[in-house]
Amino acid sequence: MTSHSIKVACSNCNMRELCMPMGLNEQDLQRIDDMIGVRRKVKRNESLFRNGEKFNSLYAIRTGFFKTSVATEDGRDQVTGFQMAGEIMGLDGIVNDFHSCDAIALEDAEVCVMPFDKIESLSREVNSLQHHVHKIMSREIVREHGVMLLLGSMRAEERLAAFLLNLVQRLHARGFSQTELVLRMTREEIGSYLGLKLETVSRTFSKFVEEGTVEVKQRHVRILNAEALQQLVNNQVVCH
Amino acid sequence: MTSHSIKVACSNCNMRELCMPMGLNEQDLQRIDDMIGVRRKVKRNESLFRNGEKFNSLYAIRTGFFKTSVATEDGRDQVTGFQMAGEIMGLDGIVNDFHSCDAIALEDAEVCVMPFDKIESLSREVNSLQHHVHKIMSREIVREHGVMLLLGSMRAEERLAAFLLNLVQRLHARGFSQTELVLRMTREEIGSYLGLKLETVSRTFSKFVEEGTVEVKQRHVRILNAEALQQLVNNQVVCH
DNA sequence: AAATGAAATTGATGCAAATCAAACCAAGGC
DNA sequence: GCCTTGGTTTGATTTGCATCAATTTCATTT
Repeated sequence: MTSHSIKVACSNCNMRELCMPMGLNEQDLQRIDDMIGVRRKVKRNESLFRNGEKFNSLYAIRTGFFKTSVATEDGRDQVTGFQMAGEIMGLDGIVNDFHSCDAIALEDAEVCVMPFDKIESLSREVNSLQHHVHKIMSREIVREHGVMLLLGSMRAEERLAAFLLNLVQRLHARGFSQTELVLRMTREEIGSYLGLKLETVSRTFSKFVEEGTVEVKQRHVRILNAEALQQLVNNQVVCH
Repeated sequence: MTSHSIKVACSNCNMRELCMPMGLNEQDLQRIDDMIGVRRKVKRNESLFRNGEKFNSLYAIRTGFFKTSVATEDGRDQVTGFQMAGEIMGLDGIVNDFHSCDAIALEDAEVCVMPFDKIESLSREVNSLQHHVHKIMSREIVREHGVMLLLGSMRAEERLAAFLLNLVQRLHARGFSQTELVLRMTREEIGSYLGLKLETVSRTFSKFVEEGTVEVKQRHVRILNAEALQQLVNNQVVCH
């Protein structure tokens, strides 16, 4: 074990508490290191995979930020999610052996490539990995339920508030500030995710600023009153 | 093997081509019979499981029709899907060991109860079952992508058209008519699923009737021009 | 057959977000 | 320095759907 052998290894990845090896013990962790094929770098605006491409692997984000989106034949598209370090992408490809959405890097990124056949064979032997994979997929299903609730029954303000709170909460879990964040996506991409037009997103930001709920300077956002955002999401009247 | 032993058995279930045993060979099929714990009957308007209840099992629908829905603290709720014979419910419960949505029978129903720990242990031994479980979860993720696209970027007419085509296609796969269907849910439930108010759903039905696209008599719907519905979904101009 | 109630339809009006349009801003490139 | 470009903000107007409200239809019960 020489120093140059710092190869791909979950054991010394700083995302190990949030990513694939979450909750695995020492020896199981060794084994999933073997599962990681290679790392792959993806430049900003380039795709990790695209709709229609053959499915082979799941991807764990090491660094960087992604969006996933689906499209109709007639060119409309819908951002289905934003993914950050430690999160898993590619689950959509399992059903039909082809990806059914695009995954685009919103900033230079690096992912761990995990060939799915290896995941399956290994999770037959490592119970905790098997259950973890199931949990990851279930979590994605539950997350999407939340998005459906948002898209189906919330007003613009509520949607944006929910979006900001969700982002900042996930960033906080990764050691970032609870109140400050830099948006990696454009107003248009936020709008697509939230079922709004970019102008509406911009106006809603401005409204939050007027009310003193947040500070916005381009893509830099500082949350001044998380409470107020939370009350918006819960549809409660804010008294001031 | 006496005649009275026609117990719970996938081998002689007429949903076996669409349900859990799909694609399994003879001997593997025997094994998943053991996995099915019991059957359970659920009366119309009663719940199979509810938000907050302990998660133990997945459920395969034998007969009947369900809706699943999520709710916010403030009482708004969103129908996340309608499920029919051969489809699997309960995947939401895996992440947190508690269900995060309600599953309500829209007509008297019967489900096969599949304890999840048994599914996991068996799918460690039966590769095809393991992969099938993964596909079922992935399919649900992809389905929800479609709903997000619908909720995020389609107009009322397009949503209802997509909804009808999806329903009739799934019914057709189960041997029912391609053109005729009986809605098991109210206008309000359709509206909740599609992010519309019940009045809008009703008006949109009426519009389709005016245009001669469908025939509607309460919950009985006959599709007269599936092509037109498809063109609506694809946002193409219909020439007549 | 009449009475009741849940669900569905239809009409009139209001409003939140989309659309159209213009101006503005920051970051690079020449 | 100026110009270009992609992204953002703001204003004026339109529109699709929600809301409010009144009937109508159908299924059940009495």
